[in-house]
Amino acid sequence: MVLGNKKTTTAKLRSAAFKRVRADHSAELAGDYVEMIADLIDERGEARCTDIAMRLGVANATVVKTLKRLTDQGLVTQEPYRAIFLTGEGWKMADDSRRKHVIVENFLLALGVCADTARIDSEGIEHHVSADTLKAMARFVNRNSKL
Amino acid sequence: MVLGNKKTTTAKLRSAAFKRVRADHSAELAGDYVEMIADLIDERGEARCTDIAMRLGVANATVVKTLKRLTDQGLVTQEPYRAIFLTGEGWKMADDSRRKHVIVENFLLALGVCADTARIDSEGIEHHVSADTLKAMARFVNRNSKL
DNA sequence: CACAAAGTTTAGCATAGGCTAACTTATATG
DNA sequence: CATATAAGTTAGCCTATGCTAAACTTTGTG
Repeated sequence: MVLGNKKTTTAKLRSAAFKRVRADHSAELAGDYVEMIADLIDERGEARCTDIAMRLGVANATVVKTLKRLTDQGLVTQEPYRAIFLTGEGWKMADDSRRKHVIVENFLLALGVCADTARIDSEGIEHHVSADTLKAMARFVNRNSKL
Repeated sequence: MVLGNKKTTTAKLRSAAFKRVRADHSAELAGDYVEMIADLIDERGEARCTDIAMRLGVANATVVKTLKRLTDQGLVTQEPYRAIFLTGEGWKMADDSRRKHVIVENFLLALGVCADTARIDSEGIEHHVSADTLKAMARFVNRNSKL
């Protein structure tokens, strides 16, 4: 069954990419939330439900439900009718996310994409960029945008 | 309410990015499926459920269910217990998807990312790349990889 | 040609992530 | 300080995407 095994191996390699994409998607929302909460805290001292809902463009109830999941995951803390805070874990993820976001966005700008597009595309791309690719992007930014 | 309006406008601009990401996600699966079906037809003359399931790394039943949706959307045709085909619309989407995929993957390679990573990351990134960014990537590939 | 293996479909379940409508709590102002 | 408005919550609904287990077709082989 040599050919059979080869086929299986190829299939596994192939499917790995899709598995990664699906995993990225589950992590994605959490990343967006904590990043946004961190931004709101930095900008105005606290993060409220309504602000998150507005910025994400979803209904308030959706935010409430998602925050419950994030609380269960240990990323966020909150008390009823009060503002939202990040746990240590949450801050770590938020900082990671922001760092990545900045690199991707600057990279797109350095590549010659216009500011609006860079902002929009980076939002989608940032969650699918591996450490290697991120490094390559950072390298490119350093070489190409400081002249 | 000048300030109020400004705030609203900013929020709308901001939320637009997230709305695009959510829209991309719904389109994403369809793109992956038709692209894969097209590849299978080209490679071996027909696309079977099982092959799709293997390559995507999901269960057979999941593929069946998704194909039903794609059939409803007019991208795919199939008869019970038979191979799967693409409609004209389906081919169009598949070709678009493949074109995009190739550009993104070659772009990552040109950027200096290793082959495995390029293959994996391109799978996630391709669905979040706007026409503008794609153009910039193609430009970069043309300048940097043919020497 | 009968039957086993391989492939396909159905049924039923779970979770994530959206929504609206109705309700509760907090707050700001007359 | 009473109450209207703003903010947060709950309940209940929907769709998309996954899964497993069981049933059904097709096909290749003895």
